[in-house]
Amino acid sequence: MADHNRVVTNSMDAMLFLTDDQLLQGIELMYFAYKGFTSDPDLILQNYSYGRAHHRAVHFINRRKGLKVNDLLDILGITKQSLNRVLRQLIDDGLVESRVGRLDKRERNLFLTEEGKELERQLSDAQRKRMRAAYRAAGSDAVQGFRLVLEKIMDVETRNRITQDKE
Amino acid sequence: MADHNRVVTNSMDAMLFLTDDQLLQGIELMYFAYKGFTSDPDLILQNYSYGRAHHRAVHFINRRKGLKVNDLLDILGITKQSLNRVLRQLIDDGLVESRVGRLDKRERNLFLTEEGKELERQLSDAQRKRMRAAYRAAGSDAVQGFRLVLEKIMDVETRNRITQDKE
DNA sequence: CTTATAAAGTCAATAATACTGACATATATT
DNA sequence: AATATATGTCAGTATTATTGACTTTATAAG
Repeated sequence: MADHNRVVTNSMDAMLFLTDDQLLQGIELMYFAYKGFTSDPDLILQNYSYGRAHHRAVHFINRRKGLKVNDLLDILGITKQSLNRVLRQLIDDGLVESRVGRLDKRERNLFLTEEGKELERQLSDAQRKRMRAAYRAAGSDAVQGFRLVLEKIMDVETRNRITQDKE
Repeated sequence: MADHNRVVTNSMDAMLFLTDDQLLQGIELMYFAYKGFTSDPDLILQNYSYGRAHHRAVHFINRRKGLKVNDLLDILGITKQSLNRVLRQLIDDGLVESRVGRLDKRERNLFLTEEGKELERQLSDAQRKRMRAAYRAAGSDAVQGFRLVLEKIMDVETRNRITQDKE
């Protein structure tokens, strides 16, 4: 009795999951999952008087050790001025080290100090714990689907930038 | 040569996807996907001088028509004062109607006006379009996994609150 | 060598979203 | 009548972001 609400397609497969309501449910799931996803780090960051911006900086400096300031700006998609405050704090607090580039001395390569690594570890431990539990509960097939859909949701440019780094 | 980096478990299944690196990749995927996920609505909201807070309010008022202010506060997990500014604007701008409760006159039931529905439609059309494309590209098995993992990532209380509403 | 470009950093002003604390109003409950 | 609940509001503050203007240092181009 809700046939008028369904999307008409040639594919039976598509009909199974392309109703507007199921799409809206997926949208809400993203919202609530992302909220849970950030909640554990947020608690830890409070102890340092840091915010999510610091978390993101620390995360990507750890993942791409020695990356340039411009690289980090590209990844985060924020302005130089926005990053500056956060990066300044992290450097002043001794969590991040900014080394003059070897080849091009205008560039600055960013690294975590031991103290920075310790914060990174705390944050990613909490986040990994949640992810691990979710992965375990959902099973490996589900995880594959999870990853695939997330990749497709991203902007194409973002996906290209991320996946090219894996090769 | 990276055996020391693997989690030791009894289950072969678990070993396939519980390495720290794969977990970190999942974390990054969440970050980038969420960014893409919010980018289309963000553009539309600029035309209204609204932000994500307005989007969320409009979304949930549409999804749970007639919900009380307190319900919305619970769902969003923000303070009354934070919501007030956003809700005030939406009501003053004629996108949301606040009706005095029938049974309990202290309560206010929230509804979208025609204008509010129009904004909601614009926002969710954009977001659904992206989700639909991702779902199509990933396939229905992947979508099932996607949804399952997201549910497991959420806080348990959130999951209970959301899933109970479906019954 | 001089000029132009590039990478990084900084200062100032502004905006959106959140917070805490205090308090007001109307309605319900005890 | 006293208390509790639902909503709304005022004031002050914090975080993260923005735009615009400008400086310093270093490399590249003429």
